[in-house]
Amino acid sequence: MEQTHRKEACQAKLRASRDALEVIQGKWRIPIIVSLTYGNKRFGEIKKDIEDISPKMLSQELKELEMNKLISRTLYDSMPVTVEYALTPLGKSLNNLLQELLQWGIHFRTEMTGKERKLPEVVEQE
Amino acid sequence: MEQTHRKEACQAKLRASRDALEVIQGKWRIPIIVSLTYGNKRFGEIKKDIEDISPKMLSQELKELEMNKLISRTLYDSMPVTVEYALTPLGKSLNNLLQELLQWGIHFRTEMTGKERKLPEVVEQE
DNA sequence: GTAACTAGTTACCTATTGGAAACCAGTTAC
DNA sequence: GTAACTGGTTTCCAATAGGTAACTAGTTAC
Repeated sequence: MEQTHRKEACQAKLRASRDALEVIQGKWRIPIIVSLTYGNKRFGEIKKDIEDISPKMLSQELKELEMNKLISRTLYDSMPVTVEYALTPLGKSLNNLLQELLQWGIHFRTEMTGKERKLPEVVEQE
Repeated sequence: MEQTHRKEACQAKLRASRDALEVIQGKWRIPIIVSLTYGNKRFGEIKKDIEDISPKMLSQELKELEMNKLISRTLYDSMPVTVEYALTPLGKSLNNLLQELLQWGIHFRTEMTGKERKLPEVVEQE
């Protein structure tokens, strides 16, 4: 009985985690979203924030994020055409998740560089 | 001045996000960790939880997670040799992040399917 | 004319990820 | 002996992710 509940709860969480991962996975999507939490930005501005992203990947990932309704794309018919990217409400709903991710990233780095610093490859065992 | 602070804060967050992503990225690592939040498990038990993972990928990702000290591997010298995987304190420190990820995964699915829970695999679209 | 700015696109290539199937080794049961 | 259980490894292949560099197109400035 208890086992069955645990099993079902575990399966439900596995499904939820994979749903979320499908959308935010990859090297660039989270960084793009982080960049946009600091205000609406143009293509070139995001590119400047994330120094090592290529225009190809930025373009590709912006499209994916737009398709999944996490960001919006607005074209302004100004003299040199400008395009503004912004987080949608759904994109903004990632806020708590991002907070935890960033916090954990910092935590992980301190754990790895601070305490018991060992050689990267050598894991003592057996 | 204010711009400079924003810029610096944004860069710091970008670094933190990429630190975190490096460790937990990929199709299988989060699911493996989710599985282990439901108790220490053996190789075959994790494999049963995550139905579509191949032994090759499971083995490979368990090694990666162990190298990054998110999980521990204990060998028991029982009759048929058993191996137990468990979350380390560092692995358990992912708890809040996981909570938010799962919650967002559910939120995203309801948003996309029209506020209605549907069958796990079949997502109607197009 | 050229150069530089806007925002991308395209083609080509490599590297990583992931999957299928077979295999290995030790132990227990029959 | 064979089969089945434990926990993997190995090989070979396909698909995807990602990188580099060149190119497009419209406008402004010189």
